[in-house]
Amino acid sequence: MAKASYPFAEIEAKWQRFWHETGLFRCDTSDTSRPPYYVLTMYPYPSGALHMGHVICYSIGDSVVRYHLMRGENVLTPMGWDSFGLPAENAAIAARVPPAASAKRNIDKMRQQMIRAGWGYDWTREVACSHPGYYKWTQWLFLQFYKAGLAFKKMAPVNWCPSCQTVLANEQVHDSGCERCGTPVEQRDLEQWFFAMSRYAQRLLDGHAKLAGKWPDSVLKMQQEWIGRSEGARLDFTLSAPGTPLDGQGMPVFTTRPDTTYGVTFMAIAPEHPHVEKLLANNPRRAELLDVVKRLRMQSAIERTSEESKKEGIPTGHYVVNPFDASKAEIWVTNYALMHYGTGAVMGVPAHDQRDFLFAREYGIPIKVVIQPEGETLDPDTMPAAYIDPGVQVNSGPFDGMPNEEAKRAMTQYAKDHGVGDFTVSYRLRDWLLSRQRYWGAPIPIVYCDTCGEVPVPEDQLPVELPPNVEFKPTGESPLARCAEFVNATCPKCGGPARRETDTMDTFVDSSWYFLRYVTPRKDDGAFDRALCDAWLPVHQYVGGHEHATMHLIYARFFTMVLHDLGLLAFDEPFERLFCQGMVCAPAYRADCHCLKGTKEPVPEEQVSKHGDGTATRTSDGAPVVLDRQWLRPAEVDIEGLVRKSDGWPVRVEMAKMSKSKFNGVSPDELFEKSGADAVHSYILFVGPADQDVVYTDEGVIGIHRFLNRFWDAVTGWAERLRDVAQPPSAAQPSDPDSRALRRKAHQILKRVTDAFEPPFRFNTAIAGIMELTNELRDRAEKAGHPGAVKEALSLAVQCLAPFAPHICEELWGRLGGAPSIFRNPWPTYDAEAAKEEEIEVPVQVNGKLRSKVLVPAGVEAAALEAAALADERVKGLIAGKTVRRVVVVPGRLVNIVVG
RNA sequence: GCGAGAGUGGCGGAAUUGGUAGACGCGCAGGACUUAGGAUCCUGUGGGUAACUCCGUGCGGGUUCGAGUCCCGCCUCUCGCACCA
Repeated sequence: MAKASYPFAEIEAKWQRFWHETGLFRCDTSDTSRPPYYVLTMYPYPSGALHMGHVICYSIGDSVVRYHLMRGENVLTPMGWDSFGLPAENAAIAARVPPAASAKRNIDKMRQQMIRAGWGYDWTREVACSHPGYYKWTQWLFLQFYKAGLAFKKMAPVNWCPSCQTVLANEQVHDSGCERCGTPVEQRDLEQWFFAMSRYAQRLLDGHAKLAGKWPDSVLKMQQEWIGRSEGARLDFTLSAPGTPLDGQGMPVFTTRPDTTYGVTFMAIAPEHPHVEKLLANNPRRAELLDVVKRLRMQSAIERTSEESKKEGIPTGHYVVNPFDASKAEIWVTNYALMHYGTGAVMGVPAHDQRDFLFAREYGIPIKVVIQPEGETLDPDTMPAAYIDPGVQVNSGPFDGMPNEEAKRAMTQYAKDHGVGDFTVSYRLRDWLLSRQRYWGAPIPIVYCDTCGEVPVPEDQLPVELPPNVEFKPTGESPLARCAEFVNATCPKCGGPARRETDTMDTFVDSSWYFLRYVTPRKDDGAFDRALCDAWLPVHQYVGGHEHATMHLIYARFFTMVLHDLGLLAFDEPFERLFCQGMVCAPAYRADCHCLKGTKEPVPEEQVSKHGDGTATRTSDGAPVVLDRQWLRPAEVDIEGLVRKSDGWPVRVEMAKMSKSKFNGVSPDELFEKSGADAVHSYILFVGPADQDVVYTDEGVIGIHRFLNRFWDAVTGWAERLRDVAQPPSAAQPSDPDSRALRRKAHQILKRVTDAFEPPFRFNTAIAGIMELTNELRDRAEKAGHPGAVKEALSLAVQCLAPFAPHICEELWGRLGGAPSIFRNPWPTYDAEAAKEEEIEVPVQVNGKLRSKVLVPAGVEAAALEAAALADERVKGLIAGKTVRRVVVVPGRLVNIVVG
């Protein structure tokens, strides 16, 4: 008879119902009889469909949850929805469905998928950040920040996405483009809301000490770079700008190279620098120069990457005075000085900074060498590049002859002593721009009154609710601004007419505290319960993607620190341990073909004329042609010949993260249908280390499905026979070798699986081990003389597999006579004695090359092992007639005989 | 350019951290069975060779009795950051 698959659909439905009805994952946070364990997986954006990225993240989380349940811990395993945000609003604009309605529909759908997937969550704790019962507290938290002076409005040059019609945080700009739509970001001066995150730069850095070894190094490194601490000096130059109000004022700079201060030959300031206008006020070429400045400002984001560090600037005709030697240096407005770092003014030292060097060469600015390398003399006229390595001070007044490393300190000290500078630290981390000119987010709870000015909404008037009916066209202004009933308010202070703030908060604000809300999700007299949070957090294990290294994971840490400092929490790091899963990749097919510009009409390669300047035209009529990169559906590709079926043009294959636009995704639902949730979970954890990218293949899932079938057959085949058999007490070792071998393997694998749950998680080798144990059962169970040993091996195999393939194991556990739920039964105890090898095969090398193997009892003495090796027939033949120079014996490992 | 990580069979990946390279799975080949299934069950499977054996962890050196693992110098790929003074 053709062998049927085990009835996974039936079993999975049965146990999902059972877990739900018995409340397996419901957490009683007041139960202190068991140690708390909080497992958190990053809550998803409710796009409407699970993808494989969710599957890997939530399967990891689920395995950890189940393992810790088996360890007898009180496990908190919540799930919720990051349901505010631009995609929902854009969908609303396109489909004319209110975001709240589409969010609800998507959430309902994804919740069903998650339940079908069998992941264990405490659904009584579900939260959605777009629910007024949630964002009321997001607003409350904003007010706490506001009261503490950590939330404020300021005018600043900001990143503006012209397509999304909103500002973006620094963290949300990638490759000078909008993180969501890729549109090049523009710089605009706007008054916006910020959190004072830069004040926490050092704290965020210091906190890493606590996280070392518990968070992936890569994430800590990325954060460290993002925070960008650099030590240096503030030096106070003085403005010499006769005829302007600035004359005689100070102009401080930040530098990491105070040792080069005598080499300053110009001063570079950012085009956004507040002094620019004043410095040009009396300039005869004022209008012309201001135009250039304007252009430089526009450049900053867009052309920077394309024009690979082309230095540009204009002279202002004014000067600064060097605090060390009173020399004068002209002030230039340049595109490479950044307003948001340091002071926006950079001392130009062309001899010892490559950027300054390029700029100086471009504009004929003098170069002055102040550091000479050992045994060499730099010539300012001929040096091909800035000299940035160590050397000795020259042309540096009293510091001549001093090694420059020493001069850094000495010169800063000098500046400090003379009141013209100090030691200082600069950070790259900027304040968090949190306002968005969009509808679908938590309204910022502020009103503006003509008499009282900016007034926070009183806490008892929260939430400031989103009005349900607004026009959703993006105009650069929040849709809320056109909603009169929302905008018009009364001033909480004077009762007079006032206008509401119409910007909403970045969704990262919502996700910066959701882990606190889960502990008391329905609490209506506070955002969170301090005592319970102190008991349950920091989150014991957090699981999510790397992509949040410098966004969510910094923001959440910042929030937690602030709440700690405000006396609202006892802890200051939100996540004790972090695991970042890899991406799920699959082959994607790409055709690079020439198309008529503005259309998708392909032009055959031989009809394309390419011109030297990168443009191309169609040979026949000179119509412009552009290179178009198209991702193809697998059905469009002849995989064998790797050409596009329609026209036979070559196609490239590329491993890429699954995505809709690349047509290389698979639907988790379909996989659950075909192979079962257990097979999908186990597959995704088996295919490779969970923190590395995995390449998905159908065959792999089928392979695991086959394994689960074999596993099912192995256990059910014995279940009846062994129903009433007791397991052997570990002290009484069975006498027959097969029974002993089974016990040995079973306990070895138990250890391996147990260890796999210690970070870094190694689920792939754990599952491989369970396969080995299953193979061992196949080979030995029938021969084993001790039914107790067989039963023990089967039980251990089922328990070890349970965190990865929970449904099938729950069923098999019952069939072996265990009481449900398997997850309420304690994790088995490892028996080191049973796991010990009895005999081992020791390799014997002659001159480092493997020549033979000897079988010896485990734990054999070095001398006996050496004797056994030398007595080996093959070895004897190889060393006959030669001098044995040395014998290296590593007990239990190998013997190496060195002959000469 | 800077920072991090990775290069092992036809493929995904193992290897107790200096000690039998290729666990486990996929794929492939042969066989058994068949109610034709994404079957199942045996057997084999790094490469060369008839064989003894030899060669094999990106490349070139080195340390060592012994190197995938450590050191030096390269190459390639991936991911971050990218005029940060």
